[in-house]
Amino acid sequence: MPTHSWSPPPVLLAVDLVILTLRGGELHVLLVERGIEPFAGHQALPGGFLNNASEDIVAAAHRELYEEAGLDAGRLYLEQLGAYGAPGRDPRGRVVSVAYLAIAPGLPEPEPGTDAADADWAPVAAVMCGDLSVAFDHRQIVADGLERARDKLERFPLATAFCPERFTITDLQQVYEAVWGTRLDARNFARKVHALPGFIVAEPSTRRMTRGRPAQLFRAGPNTVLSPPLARPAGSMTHEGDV
Amino acid sequence: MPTHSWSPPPVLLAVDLVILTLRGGELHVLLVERGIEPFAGHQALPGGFLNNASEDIVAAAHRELYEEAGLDAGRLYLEQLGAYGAPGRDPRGRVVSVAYLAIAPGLPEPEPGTDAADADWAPVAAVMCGDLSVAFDHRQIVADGLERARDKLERFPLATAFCPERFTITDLQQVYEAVWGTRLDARNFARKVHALPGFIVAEPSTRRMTRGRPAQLFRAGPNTVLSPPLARPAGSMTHEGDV
DNA sequence: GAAATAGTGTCTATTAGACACTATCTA
DNA sequence: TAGATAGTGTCTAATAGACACTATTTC
Repeated sequence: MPTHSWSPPPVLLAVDLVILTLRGGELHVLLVERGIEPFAGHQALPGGFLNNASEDIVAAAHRELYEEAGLDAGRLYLEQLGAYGAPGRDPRGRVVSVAYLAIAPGLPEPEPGTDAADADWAPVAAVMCGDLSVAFDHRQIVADGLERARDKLERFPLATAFCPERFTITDLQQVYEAVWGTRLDARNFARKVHALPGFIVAEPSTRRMTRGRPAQLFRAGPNTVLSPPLARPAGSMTHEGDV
Repeated sequence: MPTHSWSPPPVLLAVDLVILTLRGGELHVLLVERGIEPFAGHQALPGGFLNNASEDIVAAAHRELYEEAGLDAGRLYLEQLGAYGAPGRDPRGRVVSVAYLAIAPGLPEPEPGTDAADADWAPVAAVMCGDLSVAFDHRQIVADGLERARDKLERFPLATAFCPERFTITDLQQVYEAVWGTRLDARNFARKVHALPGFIVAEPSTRRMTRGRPAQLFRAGPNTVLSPPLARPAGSMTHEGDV
């Protein structure tokens, strides 16, 4: 029972970003090489402390997104994953980090000349299987971000956030295949995607490939929810709940 | 750009609990009457500050659950909803609250003699429509908790957490109807629930009603995921993502 | 015309939703 | 036996998944 003069313990608040993108048909996450202790020289998610006591948390996430990845919050999807604050997670003291999931269209390389000592895309699979180790509890955060992305892909037009402004049906299908780790039938996929009202809208233009028939271009439609959901095949299921 | 001697601003960390239960076929949330400023005398979610700098956040949630609602973490479902930390949300300073969703089986009354000046179940609908006002940003937190519960009900055996250890099919159906705010066909519901492997398992016993045929009792099965999901009718859809 | 990619149509098996009756108990 | 609740079966429409061909481009 707290005494009359008791006051709550202060903590330090940080943000961390799981920035997912698609490169060469494979899902990648942005990692930076830490310049300072702890874990100097190790790979970690981009992020950092709140700048000042009145900075909004999601604003801090946008700031770090820009500072460490050079990404502007234009067509970007950004959503809170949750708070990570286990007592021993940061040797500097009690640090609680609010993690955000960000989805970026396929980008050639992260911007140079930024805060981080080095920033590069890493295959999500390498982080998840442990081939690539990351600082703090960031592996868990990546796992949660991946799971969130997989879930939301079914019911929300999240997949278009992985694509450039104008994209083809095949581009979109590759997003689903990469995130879910499955193969989809192109005919059934196109049928369902076209049937979903407000998911994608056709552009007047087409995209020419080096070979083959040019593809119709689309852009993201106005709807914010996919109904009925695009069910993923019953293989790629996981669970993240705790009882 | 931070200077060399810059140090991050400290914040105060709190937990808040959205404790949902079912009373008389209606979804209720536990509210307490605040004993201290700010918002003294107003209704609010149970919660409070971290006890000390080394207390785990989810442990603090469990502690508050017990202190303010007398609920032990037995068959209880508890899951993090997210962090709420808008700069102006608490007049005492920069307070970041980590919200948790808890699901409790139908209970007669909250335990008396606890920390809160008064604790009582309030209909979720009254909070959501504004008939009952709550302190801080707690209305938003309740909304997010409700939405999370609605979503998870489809794919996870969450509904059993609303029920006592042994329950009937009708009990279970009423959970879905109350949380989704829809009516379901009892025949189709029973068929689907029975077909889902590991969702519910039959007990040898039955429950006698004051009138009518006794009902078969079940308990929660071993499975942690419902496949295929129990789709809710296409009416009760909402969106909580931000782009 | 050969190679590559885009785009579409059909058939079938499964599933979801509407629907009504029988069973078992109490008063 | 009347009232109340539990429990089940069938028909039909919609959906999902398997599957193959035509169309348009470059070289």
